[in-house]
Amino acid sequence: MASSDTHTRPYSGVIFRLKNAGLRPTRQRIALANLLLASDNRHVTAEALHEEAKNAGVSVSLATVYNALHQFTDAGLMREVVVDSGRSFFDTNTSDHHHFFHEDIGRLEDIPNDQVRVSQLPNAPAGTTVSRVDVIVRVSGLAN
Amino acid sequence: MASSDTHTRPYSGVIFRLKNAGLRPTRQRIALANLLLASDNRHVTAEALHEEAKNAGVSVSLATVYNALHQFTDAGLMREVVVDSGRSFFDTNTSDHHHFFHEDIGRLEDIPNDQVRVSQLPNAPAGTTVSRVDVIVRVSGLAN
DNA sequence: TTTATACATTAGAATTGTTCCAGATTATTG
DNA sequence: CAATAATCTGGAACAATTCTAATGTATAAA
Repeated sequence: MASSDTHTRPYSGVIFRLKNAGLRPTRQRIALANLLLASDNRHVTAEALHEEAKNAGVSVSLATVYNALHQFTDAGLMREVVVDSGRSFFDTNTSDHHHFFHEDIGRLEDIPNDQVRVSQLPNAPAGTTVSRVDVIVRVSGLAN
Repeated sequence: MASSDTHTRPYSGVIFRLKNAGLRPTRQRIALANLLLASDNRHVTAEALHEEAKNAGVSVSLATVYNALHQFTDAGLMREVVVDSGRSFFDTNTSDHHHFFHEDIGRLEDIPNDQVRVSQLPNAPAGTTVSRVDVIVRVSGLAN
């Protein structure tokens, strides 16, 4: 998959997805989308993605990384997960699923869809509707 | 000051709890504990508690509020809940339970214990143990 | 194509929530 | 009370994020 498409129509999928989301396919957005949206399994912070882009030889400002992450999220291409005060993770998996959070290394990991079952939920408080249910399983290394 | 209780034994329960937790019952800790630990249903941010103390006529620095919240949490008198990037909530309910988070007003609310059932959980990743499972039901007002 | 324009990007400043610090204060113990 | 160890304090420092105003770029229209 990944590698065989890459030379034929390297950016076309991403360009299409961006346009489709109403986002101009700029150099920066294309590069970031290529880093991110190839996998549906990535969990990045803005700082980390900025670093990654730099290492990949792509010059993007941090502000643009933030903008892009929010735009991708608003467009439904990613979602934001908050587990740790003081920073946000952005997850390329937009399907219904939950997370492990490794407290000691600050890493987020998907829990396979069928491995969590929430069999009872409360009614939403009067006047509200549920926008999402997050289950976060916090784990830490044995050797602590 | 806080008028009529002040001479009977207004603070004794709190003083006992603080001592018990290995914390000196200072004026500041006693005041904060009285604001917080009377109810097992409070969800405060440091800033909000600081404000509340000020309004109650108690002079405490913000740094002390942070210190106290962390000390109370470490001592098991409260727990910290992260739902919103950029700030932490501290919850006076230390029993096993979950939360509603009202996204539009930034308020946290306990979900009664028996109203959430997580009937299946994954195994913790190799080399780790589960330290906590958080279920956060994010809700927002209908009128948005 | 060129051009006009609306949209994007940028670097750095500003903001926010939190932690750190060094000096002043206070609870405790003898 | 005095000694001491813990605590408190205001402000500086910090990290993550957002804002801003100047500059650059994709796009649609001519």
